[in-house]
Amino acid sequence: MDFKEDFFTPENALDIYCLRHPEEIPLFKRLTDEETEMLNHNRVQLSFRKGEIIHKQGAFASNIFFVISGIVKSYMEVSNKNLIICILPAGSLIGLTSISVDNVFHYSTKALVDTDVYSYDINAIKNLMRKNPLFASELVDITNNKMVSLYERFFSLTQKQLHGRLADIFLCLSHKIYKTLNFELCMSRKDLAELTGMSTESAIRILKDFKEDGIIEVSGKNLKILKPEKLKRISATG
Amino acid sequence: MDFKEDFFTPENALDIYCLRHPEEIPLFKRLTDEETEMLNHNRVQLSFRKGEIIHKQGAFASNIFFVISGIVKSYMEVSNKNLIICILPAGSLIGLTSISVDNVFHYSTKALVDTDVYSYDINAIKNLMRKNPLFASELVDITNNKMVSLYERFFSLTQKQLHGRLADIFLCLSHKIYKTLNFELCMSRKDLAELTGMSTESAIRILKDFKEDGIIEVSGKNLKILKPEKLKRISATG
DNA sequence: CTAAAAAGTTGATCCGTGTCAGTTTATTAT
DNA sequence: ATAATAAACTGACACGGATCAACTTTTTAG
Repeated sequence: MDFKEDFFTPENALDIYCLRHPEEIPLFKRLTDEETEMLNHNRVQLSFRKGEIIHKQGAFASNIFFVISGIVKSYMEVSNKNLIICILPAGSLIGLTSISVDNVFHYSTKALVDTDVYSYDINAIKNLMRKNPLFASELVDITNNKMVSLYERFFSLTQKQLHGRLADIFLCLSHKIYKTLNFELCMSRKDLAELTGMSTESAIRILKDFKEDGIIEVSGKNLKILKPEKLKRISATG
Repeated sequence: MDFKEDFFTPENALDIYCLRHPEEIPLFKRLTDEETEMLNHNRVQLSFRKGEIIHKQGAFASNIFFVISGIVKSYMEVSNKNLIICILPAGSLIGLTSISVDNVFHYSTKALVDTDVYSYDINAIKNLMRKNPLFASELVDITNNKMVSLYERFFSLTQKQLHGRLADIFLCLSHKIYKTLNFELCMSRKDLAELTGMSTESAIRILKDFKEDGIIEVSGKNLKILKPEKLKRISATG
């Protein structure tokens, strides 16, 4: 992961309460006016409070969600062990894998902050995919990009030690979710642990290590990355 | 992972030297005769000996490969640490993620046995994707299926202990690659380790544990799963 | 406002795994 | 065939992290 330094400016800071419209993302731009109208007739808007579950793993997947505002986490739950698959900010789609495969959700999704979503009929999406090749191509692109990100996390979680993994997550949150070095963590220490495949206690201890080394500043949920280069070094050395 | 018992019959055994034709897989069935012809004009057949590299991570991805016969491994290599992403038998496509993203290969691929492939011009594939929605939809399906498999391995590698991980791999190889309980491993112990995110020594030790518990029978590369139910139990309990 | 529950924190302990070093067996090449 | 090289194996040891058990702080609910 290589980040451009100039990316970390307060001006770019993402307000998690900002609104995203489907028309902003390339996928929906590929639709004709007629198709857009059809799709909008097959959607409803839903609001979730922080902590509420948007959909459960194993449930019949009759909908695809678009995050209008807020942040959510997708996670797998198997016999009281949780693994967070990804953190999705406003503008993201949830449940795309269910378009193919067996029509069930392969993970649960929960709101990390108050979140608004559009819920689309999955069949409407499927029909568009089978008719509009540019729409389908965008779906391929979205999925492929997620795949590559997953490969990177896969490597991080299986090949790096705890410090490296947590460094990766802070860099990723800073870069891709908040777009600033100074942000309020939208998740608990337990979430941080489930995101990096470690115990909650370990996550807390490493957070403390980073703090004592002057790499970050933490108080409660507020987090400030003081030395991003050092975090990157830790990420690189594992 | 749940397997049908009747799947494990010698009659189903996959001959790794069997031939697969692009026309057999749903993706290429979606093409018109004209499109098929166009695509076939943009492919060449290549042969790789066991151990030879088909493409390197980081290289410019100008081709997508189709495995006609043989077995290959895709793996990430970062600072002398390797992680095998997947094992691909005949009938598989290699390099699909490079259609999107940055046009480079995100992993290397090497032949585990003598392998024949078709090499397609990536732009020919891209053009078809942007014109034929059914072709693009199949690409979405292929990628989504890979994603779900990756989620499962992700969970296995991050949440299970060594015995559970190796059990998963043996079940998977037996079920998805060889389609029999009695097969000749096409990979080294080191590969087995890189597939499960453990050290080679650990892989060897657990192989020995399984052997001593009468779960499998091993001599060299020959492997026979004697108690698949027990392997499944180990997989489930982690 | 207060009780209850959840989240956060810390230290002590223990076990799973990686590492290292050495030996044996199997492959490969000349 | 035989040497060279890689793969497979084994045991000893060390240490990274999980687990457990306490305790504190924050959040939630009545």
